[in-house]
Amino acid sequence: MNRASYRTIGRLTHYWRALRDLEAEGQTYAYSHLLAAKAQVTAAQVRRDIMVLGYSGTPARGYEVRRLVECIEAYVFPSSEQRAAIAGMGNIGLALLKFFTGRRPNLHVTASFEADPEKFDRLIYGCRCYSIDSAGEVIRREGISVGILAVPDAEAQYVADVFVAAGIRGILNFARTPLEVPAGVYVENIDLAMSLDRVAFFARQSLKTERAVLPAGTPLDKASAGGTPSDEAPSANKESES
Amino acid sequence: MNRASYRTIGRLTHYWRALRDLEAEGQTYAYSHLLAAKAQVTAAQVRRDIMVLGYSGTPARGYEVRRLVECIEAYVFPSSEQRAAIAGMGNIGLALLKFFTGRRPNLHVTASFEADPEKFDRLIYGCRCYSIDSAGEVIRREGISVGILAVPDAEAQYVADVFVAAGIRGILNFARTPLEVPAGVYVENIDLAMSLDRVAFFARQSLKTERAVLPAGTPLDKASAGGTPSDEAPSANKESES
DNA sequence: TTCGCATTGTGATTTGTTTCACATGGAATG
DNA sequence: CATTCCATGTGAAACAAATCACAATGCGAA
Ligand SMILES: NC(=O)c1ccc[n+]([C@@H]2O[C@H](COP(=O)([O-])OP(=O)(O)OC[C@H]3O[C@@H](n4cnc5c(N)ncnc54)[C@H](O)[C@@H]3O)[C@@H](O)[C@H]2O)c1
Ligand SMILES: NC(=O)c1ccc[n+]([C@@H]2O[C@H](COP(=O)([O-])OP(=O)(O)OC[C@H]3O[C@@H](n4cnc5c(N)ncnc54)[C@H](O)[C@@H]3O)[C@@H](O)[C@H]2O)c1
Repeated sequence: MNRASYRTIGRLTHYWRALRDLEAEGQTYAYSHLLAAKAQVTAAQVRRDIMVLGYSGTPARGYEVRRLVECIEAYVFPSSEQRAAIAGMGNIGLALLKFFTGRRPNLHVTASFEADPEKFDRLIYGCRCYSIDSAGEVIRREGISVGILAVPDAEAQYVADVFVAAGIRGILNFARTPLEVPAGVYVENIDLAMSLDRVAFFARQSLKTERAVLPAGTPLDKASAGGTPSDEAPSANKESES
Repeated sequence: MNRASYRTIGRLTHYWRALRDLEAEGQTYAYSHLLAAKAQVTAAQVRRDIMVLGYSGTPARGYEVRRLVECIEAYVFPSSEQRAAIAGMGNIGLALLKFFTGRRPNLHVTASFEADPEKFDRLIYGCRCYSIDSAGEVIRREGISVGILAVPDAEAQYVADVFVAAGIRGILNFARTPLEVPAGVYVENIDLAMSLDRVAFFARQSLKTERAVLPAGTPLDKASAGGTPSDEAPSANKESES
């Protein structure tokens, strides 16, 4: 039972969602196959990931849905109130706040920070907006451990420094600035411009190889394995190889 | 000069951004070291990535900034107009449309699709909003090859099917539904809820190990390598090992 | 009760990616 | 002109992650 990797943590949340659905349907047991299909990975991958939980299913029955849900929750979700803050109430900042509000039982966005005085002291989706200048104080007072960065690129490092100095240990960064943070602070970068570039790139490639390989407008056959769960190599799968 | 991997494409866009900055500063040459520092990767990684471009720098001078910029553009960016569409003009859909508009020379969001009749036929950020029912027709007519999915989870597969049937070959998917698409269609999933869970997880872990390892409120030292460029293992780096 | 079978858990293997390490070579210096 | 320095390009090694393959297991049918 060794430590879970970055990717395993991500997949566990996918299994969790699938299991919740199964539970809602009244299923009490599930095989690795089924979870694999729902999360678009292999069955072996599912079993490996579940190993880190220390929970075992039984052959012939598979995994007990309720128990597995509980194990994943105990492993990846906070067991007691954990707080987050968002800096930058612009386009994505607002969308994220709205989206994340009330989504996880023990994970709450309890503060937002702005540089624009227009927005100070207002309640946005039930969450108080403070001046970025008081961020250190608020973060410490409320015990916030997670920070979401939705400020302009040029401000990102500055706000990250404020966050880290105040005790934040995990940052979800939407700015396209690679952040410098002390060892031990976890940063996950989400670079949407890059993602779009990449999708456009592989879309072009797909068009190119299609034209090169197929005689005419051959219809694409529905071979489920085509997609590319974020974080993997593109489906360079040869198409309809018949 | 073998094919570029998913991750190489992503990093190339980072080098590109760094190079543009250098160019703006008047630099005409750059070493792999420098690019590595700016993109938070190793110098060897930079050289490896650049290999796929077929461009060579010179020892003692490094890479010619202008030429390298051009090579990256020629390799990863569209050489002629490429079009994209967004489905779902809700929270993120709107933020994305605004953000992506006019950002890349040859990549344009030229249409958006909605199910809500309130939004039909309006111009949003200069982009026409159509009924999802006419998506097939519009996509074919305009030659759109990239689709962005910002619709509710339950609608994602349906819209993806419409997209694919109309000829879209790359999808940026914000819904948390794993999509089934034919082989050859590239899908990049962005699961923000998962990312937040993960950041929260590693933030908790960081707090835990800190408490376990450090005697008291030892200050974190600014060791630049601490962060975690998305897509990698968390900085399980031992902290201040003195 | 026994057998057959489908499924789990995991060692071994493969696959893919990053890093190392060094031969190569251009530029500057004396 | 020779020598020194440093950075590049790349084969080889190291590493990480996913997959394979199979022994172990327990259920249900006979
Ligand atoms: N909107 C998108 O879809 C999108 C997509 C990809 C990346 N991004 C990135 O996200 C970041 C924000 O994007 P946006 O579109 O929401 O921008 P935006 O301009 O709409 O919002 C930025 C907000 O941050 C506030 N702000 C500025 N400096 C601040 C500071 N020091 N402290 C606190 N708040 C501060 C501004 O007042 C503004 O409200 C940018 O780095 C951008 O590159 C946005
Ligand atoms: N908002 C966020 O920050 C955020 C974060 C993570 C994930 N997501 C995901 O993104 C998706 C959309 O989120 P949102 O917050 O923008 O939701 P939203 O409800 O604000 O927007 C969805 C939009 O899609 C439209 N729509 C519904 N069915 C459609 C169809 N068949 N064709 C075209 N348009 C249709 C709706 O009219 C609505 O305008 C969801 O899957 C959500 O899980 C959103």
